[in-house]
Amino acid sequence: MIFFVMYKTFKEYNKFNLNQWASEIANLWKKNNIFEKSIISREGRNVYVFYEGPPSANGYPGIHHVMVRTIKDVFCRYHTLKGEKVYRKSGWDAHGLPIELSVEKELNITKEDIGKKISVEEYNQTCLIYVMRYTRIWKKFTEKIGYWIDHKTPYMTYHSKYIESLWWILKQFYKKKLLYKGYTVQPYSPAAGTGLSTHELNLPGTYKEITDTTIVVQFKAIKESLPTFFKVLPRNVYFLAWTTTPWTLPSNTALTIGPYIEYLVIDTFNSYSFERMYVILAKVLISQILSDKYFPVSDNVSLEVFQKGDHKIPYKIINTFSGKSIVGSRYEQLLPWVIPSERKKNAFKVISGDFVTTDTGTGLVHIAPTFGVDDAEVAKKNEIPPMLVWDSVKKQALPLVDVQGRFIQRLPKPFAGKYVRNEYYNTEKFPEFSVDVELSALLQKEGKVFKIEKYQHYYPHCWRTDKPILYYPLDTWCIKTTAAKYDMIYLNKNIHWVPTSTGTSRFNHWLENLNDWNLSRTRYWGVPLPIWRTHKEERIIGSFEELRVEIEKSIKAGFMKENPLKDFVPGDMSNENYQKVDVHKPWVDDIILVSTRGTPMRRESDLIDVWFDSGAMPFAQWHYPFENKEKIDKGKFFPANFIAEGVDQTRGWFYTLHAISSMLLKSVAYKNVVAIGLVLDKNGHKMSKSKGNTVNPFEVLDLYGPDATRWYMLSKVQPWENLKFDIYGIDEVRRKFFGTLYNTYAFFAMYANIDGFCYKENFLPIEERPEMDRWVLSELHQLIKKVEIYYDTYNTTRATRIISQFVIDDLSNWYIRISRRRFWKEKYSKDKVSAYQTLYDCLLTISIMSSPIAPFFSDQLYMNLVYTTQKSFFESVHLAYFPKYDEKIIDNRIKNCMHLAQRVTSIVLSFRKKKNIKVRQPLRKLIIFVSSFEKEIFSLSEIIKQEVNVKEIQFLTHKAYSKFFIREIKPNFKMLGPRFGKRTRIIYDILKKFTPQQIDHMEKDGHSIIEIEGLKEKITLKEVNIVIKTSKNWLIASDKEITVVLDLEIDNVLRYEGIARELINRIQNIRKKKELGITDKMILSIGASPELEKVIKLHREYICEETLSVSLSLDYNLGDMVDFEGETIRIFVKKLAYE
RNA sequence: AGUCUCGUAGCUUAGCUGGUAAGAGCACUACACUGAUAAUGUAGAGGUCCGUGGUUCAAGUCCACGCGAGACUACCA
Repeated sequence: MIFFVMYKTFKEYNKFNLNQWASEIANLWKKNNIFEKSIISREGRNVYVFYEGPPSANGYPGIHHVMVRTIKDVFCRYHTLKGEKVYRKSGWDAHGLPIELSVEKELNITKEDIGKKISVEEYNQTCLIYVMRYTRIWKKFTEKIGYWIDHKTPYMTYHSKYIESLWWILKQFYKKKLLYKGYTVQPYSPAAGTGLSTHELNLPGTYKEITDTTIVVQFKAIKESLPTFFKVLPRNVYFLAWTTTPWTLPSNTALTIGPYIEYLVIDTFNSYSFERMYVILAKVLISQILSDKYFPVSDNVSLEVFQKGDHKIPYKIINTFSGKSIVGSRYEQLLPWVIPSERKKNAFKVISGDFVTTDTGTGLVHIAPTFGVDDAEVAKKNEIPPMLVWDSVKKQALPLVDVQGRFIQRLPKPFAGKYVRNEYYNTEKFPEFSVDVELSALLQKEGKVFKIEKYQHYYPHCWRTDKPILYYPLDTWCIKTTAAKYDMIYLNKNIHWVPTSTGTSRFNHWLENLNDWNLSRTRYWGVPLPIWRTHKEERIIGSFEELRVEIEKSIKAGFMKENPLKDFVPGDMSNENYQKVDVHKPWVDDIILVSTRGTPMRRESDLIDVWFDSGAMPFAQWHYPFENKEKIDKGKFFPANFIAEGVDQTRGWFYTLHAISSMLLKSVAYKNVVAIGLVLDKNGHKMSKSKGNTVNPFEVLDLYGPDATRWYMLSKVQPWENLKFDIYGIDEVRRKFFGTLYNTYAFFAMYANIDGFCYKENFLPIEERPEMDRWVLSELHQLIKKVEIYYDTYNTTRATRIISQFVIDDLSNWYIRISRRRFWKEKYSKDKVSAYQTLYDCLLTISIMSSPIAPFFSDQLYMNLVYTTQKSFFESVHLAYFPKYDEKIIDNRIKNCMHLAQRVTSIVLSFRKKKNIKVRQPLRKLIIFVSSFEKEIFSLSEIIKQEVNVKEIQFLTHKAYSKFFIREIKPNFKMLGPRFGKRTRIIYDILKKFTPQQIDHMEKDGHSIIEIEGLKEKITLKEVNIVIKTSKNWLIASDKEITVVLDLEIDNVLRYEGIARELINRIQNIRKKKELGITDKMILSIGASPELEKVIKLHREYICEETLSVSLSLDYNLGDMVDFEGETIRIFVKKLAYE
């Protein structure tokens, strides 16, 4: 049994405080478990699955998190309103480099110190404590912004259960042959001694412009391997290749050409050694390579007569051929210092690669498989060996550069032991000439250089050491995502992306250019790879149970003394049981398994990329498949209906989710995804700590409260657009939308309480209500219809704007303004009940529709309304259901008429302004010309009368008074354009010059014949619009099809009434000043000039009625002195004491 | 460097499938209205719709190129 607080009257407030409302509501939610109820109450309904992208708990939340979390919250709440069950589990990304680095900074240690100054165990413990600290802050933040998510049973990526699921998934991949160990080239920082993730490479400021020494190198072709044509050439043939990293040249093992690129053989000279020779390069690059120093010739003579010292070198094109034809050709090793340890015979070949372009360089790409990602790939495909040499000490083949970034000792002087980039030397100790320069000089001396120049380009730098990174071959475990590429592309077509372009372009493009996923991370705080290996055998562990069994075998073999998992009970899914296991480093490294041959197997020491952690959350959050199997298998919690994160997650979480689900189950992981735009500062710059333009979300929330902040963010831009965050905008939202809505409620509450309205009366049929009510209800239902569409299409901007427009313009500034008297003046009549019911329904509907975005405010509003009427209500707005619109209530005729009335009002008010006649001064007559009559317009004339203060309104058609107005013809281009084509312009000119008589005739005949270019053309009335031109005369004004004429003559009767109303206004002000209650009666006395006395006598009753005066006397000795129309009068007011 | 998104008044923006002197809000100025108003109304000022070409009878809207901003991707040698 639930007990609710019931209110006898509608709650009224002295002051409006959004913040206070929010904190009160937050407490109520907690106290009454509203969030839990919002899920339980939907038991048995459709399930709407939402996945929470786990935030990395390594720092304070920023203002953009408000945006992201609000959007997630909005759609979950919306779907709850629609009656769906929206369970959402929170989650935390507890592992990963960012956390490790923060901890290192806090402890003031580096990676190298781990295991030395601090034990791995202690280190990981510190990471865990660090994470816990921030999850607390995040929870507080989440509550503060009103983001509803289940914090009681969050998924944590470091939990044993979570890790077990990850291991299981990896094992599945292994079984599917999607997991392999490979020697792959990775970004690597020699200075830091560690590989870098793509995430790290994309930190701001990583790519810097640097200037490198680049050379175009000559690789001497082995003629016999070339096509027959070359064999007859009398001199040496060279392949030209360009490189920005000369230090990779000793590691060269191949050259790549584009198979469909056209190449040339050219007869010319080397510009340094003046050797006459043949060079091969791409046709389109000839002008870039053979620039300034060279000039083309077509005869042999110029070549023959050339001698050293001539300032220009001749060249002659000998032949053209396509890249394909030289594939397989061989060349002499450029720097024959060492040879590859394997497959030597395959080295120094020309191969084909589709990545070769002719934008820069020579069209031939130098390949060093050890130091380039593309290089390694193309070499592998073509069975070209990498330049690795056998190290007898380490007993393995190593590249020519060591892990510190130095050339190995095996190379000749002066290169041996030198850092390949000068940046790697400490401070001032670097040599005068870098390896690049020295090597270029050497090659030049040997006549192997065609050209040397400086080149500026962007190159990634290690964000920790600020030094250029190296691409270096590392031993890593990879997931063969490329094998699932087409599945992923296909499955992506079933995902609804918001905005579409992110999915169809950006994400799809990314999928089409997929690389395998490098899983290995040489770190400490993360999920260990569950792989044990010998040289010949490897075993992957997919569960703790399996590990326990394997350890038992190992104990038998004598490799381990006892089973650290002995207390773990297989099959017992209790948390207590799982708390007995913590497989993090270093624990897991102590486990030695036994191979089938009886030899020890040791664990691969790396961790898994954290992105794998979060990408596996659909499964791991449920400890799948060990528990909750049906949640996934029966599709109850998979795939998600909805996820949302920042656009930056497209290649991050959105991708890892997609990849894992595609490979594991050939299914999408989510059906709808919103890629949320970024939050920039108010000038459109990215927020960053270094720029100092970040915004503290806690401060913003303290200042303006969550509702205004949320509303502001979602109304300013579409969820997927970048938001330029300006705190002033929140204040504006608070003032305008929330202020107005509050005032509307306050107005309602005040009068409803006076009249004792509690919605006890039966619901009045719409057709029995006055036009004004029918109009606002029509607008309301149209609003419901649109808002629903906008929510369904994730268009929060449109939704908020249209709600706000309804509240401010329609409800507050028009409906209430016009209807004020109905609430104030009359007795408790049917009309009044209609007004109350109408306003109540509007407010109630607004509270529900805006509740997803402004959850606190709208709940307070909702409760204030329903707890008093006790009519079909729920404990909270968040347990209510989205309103249903009624097409029958939407009335376009009344809408149009009201629009007309509003326009007329606007025109008349502008007349008054121009003539400086106050609205309080009544005027006699208003004539409105309309093109056609609508019944409703007559009933609305009362509204216009009241609003613009005129005594009489007359409606007439245009035709009746046409002779008084200047009329003009406007062509209907949509009809004339297609008919006349180029002649449209001429017709326009002719029609513009039509005289009033011609227009009259046309109107009478229904058409007009005009002559263009000698041809007679019939223009019908449908093809033009006849409009009344705005007259300069202040009396008349028109707005599109309506025209308004105002009688400005003020006689004494009108003038006196005006004065009376003016007087009432002053008296009301005094009442207010003297703090009389709104219903207090009073005694009134006025002292004024004889003329004013005459007015007072004439309008005595009116004045008394309006000011609730029981008596009105004329006395010049009492009351306040008030300036009134140039004279000083006295007004005395005394509250009547009640019994 | 490539890919994607975007560019409308000082600021934030609306402008549907091209239809003809470009609409709002904020801020500014002046005046008004108000017994719900931290609101509102009226008027004023403020625009080469980023630029240049093109398609079309007609371009803010479509196309191409350029410029600028942002994101993503990237040692493409």
